[in-house]
Amino acid sequence: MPVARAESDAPDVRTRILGAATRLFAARGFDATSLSEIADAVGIRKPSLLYHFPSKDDLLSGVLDALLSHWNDLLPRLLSAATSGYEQFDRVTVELVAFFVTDPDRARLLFREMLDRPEEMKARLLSYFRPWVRLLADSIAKGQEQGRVRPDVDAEAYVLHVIHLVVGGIAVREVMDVLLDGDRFVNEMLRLARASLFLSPAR
Amino acid sequence: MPVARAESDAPDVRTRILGAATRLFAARGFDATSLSEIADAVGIRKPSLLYHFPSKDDLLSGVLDALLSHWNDLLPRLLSAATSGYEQFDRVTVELVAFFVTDPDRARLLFREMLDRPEEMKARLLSYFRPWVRLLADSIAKGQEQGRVRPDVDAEAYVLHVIHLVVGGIAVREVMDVLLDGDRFVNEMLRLARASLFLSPAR
DNA sequence: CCTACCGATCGGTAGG
DNA sequence: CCTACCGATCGGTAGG
Repeated sequence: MPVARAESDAPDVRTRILGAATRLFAARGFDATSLSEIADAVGIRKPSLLYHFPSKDDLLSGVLDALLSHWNDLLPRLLSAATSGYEQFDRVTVELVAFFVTDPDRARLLFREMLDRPEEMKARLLSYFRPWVRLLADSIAKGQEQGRVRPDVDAEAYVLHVIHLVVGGIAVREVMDVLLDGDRFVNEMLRLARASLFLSPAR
Repeated sequence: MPVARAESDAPDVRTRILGAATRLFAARGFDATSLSEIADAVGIRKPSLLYHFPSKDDLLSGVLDALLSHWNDLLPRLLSAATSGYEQFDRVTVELVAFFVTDPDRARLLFREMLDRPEEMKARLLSYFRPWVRLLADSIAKGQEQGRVRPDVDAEAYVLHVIHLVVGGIAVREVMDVLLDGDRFVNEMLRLARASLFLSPAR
């Protein structure tokens, strides 16, 4: 007996619009992308798109909400799963890299938003990301007390740099990779984050 | 007796156009900036602007050429001035930071180009920057032989990361600084570059 | 979800 | 360096 279902089930039109918009906004930028292009990618007409998202700005909000809500789910699970203090941070870094390597469009879109709408991103950073930055900075400070993290690390500034290292790095990876083969760029990114955080094991 | 002068002397119109275009392209992006806005900023009309730069694309080329030719002058002098091997690289990093901190618009513009026209930037990286990246990577390798640079550094990948760390970092500095006071972001940027390159002094 | 259409703005040209 | 103007394309609406 088939389960009852109201109206939608397959890859929802609204979801397909968000996907196409994410891809095109990331590649060309918000202003350089027309609603017709997005509609074409989905296989509908522009006025149909505007039925689902009343304006281009509403569409951008939808795209950004989808991106950030993913982190809203992932981050708390990550932080509670990691038990020890300073290792917490390394796990988050690895997961951050994995998240954006899987879908570089997200990195490019986030970076574009920082450039295009700095005031909105500042507000988001203050209200949404600040608690997480504080939490991660605290776990780094704990590592410093235990003598396993370099004492000269500015914990909060370091966290912001790692976010930039990963988001910005993945955003421009394709360009940088013309001079490098394989995963050298991503591997060096992780080495850089770790080497500048932890004290050398011996020497 | 006043010196003879042909036609221009004061802040040249062409130069003022390039300045206004740099500022606006950096802040809003190429597509989101209209020729009228640039002309207004200079105090002339759009067709007059198009007399100096026949098309919007020509204007962008002019802006990028001016930016890169500045480096064309600065970099060789820097490299020949620095005598010792691995310290060369640290000097270039400090100078790179100074260059972009003075004028963050250049950083934002360069980063936007990497996002908007990746193929063109790849070509530029291959033909123009590759020799410098090689040279810097060699001086890092020399430091590794002398035992003063960490042996696990991937020299070429590291150089590209430092370029990104500085260019991208300065580009988003304004946003990141809402959570930090003073020069903490820039200071931590330099610490990160150094700590991930050099071996710890003692321990 | 569509066709048909709107005013505004874009990059660029004519002509002086 | 200007006024006047061009065709194309934009985001968005009317109406079904």
